[in-house]
Amino acid sequence: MHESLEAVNESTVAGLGRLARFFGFSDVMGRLYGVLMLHPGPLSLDELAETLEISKGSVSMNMRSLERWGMAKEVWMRGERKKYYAAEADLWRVVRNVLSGREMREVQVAIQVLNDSLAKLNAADAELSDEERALAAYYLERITELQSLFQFARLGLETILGANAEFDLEEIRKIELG
Amino acid sequence: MHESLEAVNESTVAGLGRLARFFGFSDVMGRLYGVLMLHPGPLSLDELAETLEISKGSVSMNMRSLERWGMAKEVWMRGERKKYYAAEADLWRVVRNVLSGREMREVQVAIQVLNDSLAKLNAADAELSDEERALAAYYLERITELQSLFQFARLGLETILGANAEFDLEEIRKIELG
DNA sequence: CTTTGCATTCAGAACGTTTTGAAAGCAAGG
DNA sequence: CCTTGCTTTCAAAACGTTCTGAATGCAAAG
Repeated sequence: MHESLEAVNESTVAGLGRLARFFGFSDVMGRLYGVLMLHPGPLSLDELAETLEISKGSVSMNMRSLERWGMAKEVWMRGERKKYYAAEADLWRVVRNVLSGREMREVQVAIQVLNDSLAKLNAADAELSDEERALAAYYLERITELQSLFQFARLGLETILGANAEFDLEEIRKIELG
Repeated sequence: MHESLEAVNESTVAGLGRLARFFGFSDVMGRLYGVLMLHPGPLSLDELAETLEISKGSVSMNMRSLERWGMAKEVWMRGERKKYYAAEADLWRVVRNVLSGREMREVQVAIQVLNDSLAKLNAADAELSDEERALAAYYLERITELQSLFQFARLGLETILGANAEFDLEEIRKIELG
């Protein structure tokens, strides 16, 4: 195997590990995805463990996570008793899976909690002393600002995730290069 | 202090801690920001330590981080020897600080690394066997896809961070409610 | 120049997370 | 229904991160 191919493979795998970490996944998940992504045809758990020099146990668990996140798929090889995996090739789908399954959920929860807080403050108004009422007004202001931020985030996520928003990555690349 | 005010304060502070964690900061940073944000007027390190029931050492270090990220500012109180802090009130600025200082950097580095990889593959082409050349072509395809994704991310970040893009959070809130 | 009151630093402790490898589980083939 | 070969699970260990509190640093006041 040519040295440059190995170098490129290694830096890409390492980079995806770093990226995974950055997004709150485990390093290993990213590296596994990287190895699969740069391999034409599926790989068995053993091969993955050997390539990354980690235990089979770790590969098994992390591949499960990758599968749950829709980043890898099991591939049935007839005549083989081993389990084979392939990377989900559609990067755009991978991103959507993560954004809709995690970031979106987080944002929704936050908005809900803030709404509850605002309701609670309004409900308590009658029972408050003057001093407390002033503080309540202050809280209301700040929490409303927070809410606006999350609603902005939701708007952004919805735009990216929206059924209509079928971005064409190839087009973007051309625009940026031009 | 009315029970509802305390409840709202607590859940907001906890929520910001959670959010900080989600974004790769320490839990304590988020909670400190929360306490400051919901307090009219600045707080001393001692007060912060007491409120969150953590050591002064931890407060000192985490407040430094908050300051570096432009999430809190030191406030000089004349006649006082203590250090006082206030939360950066402009949430939009906080978001921009984080996105431009961290996410943007990460994206830039990724694009750079991928570019290097593409260049390396092209440079090696002449030295490759037929089999290696086929693999190189495969790598090229995949890495180009990755690059498109990062370029899309950069486009999004630039839009949000761009000098022109002066979003008005209050407007967004109204749109969402309407 | 000394005292005083705070902030900062940092080594060690506590804590949480990830990895490993051995044992258990499971399914295909004989 | 047993054997075989692979996957999965899980407890213990390794590792990394964060927190604490005592020691140190620093600057203002006397």
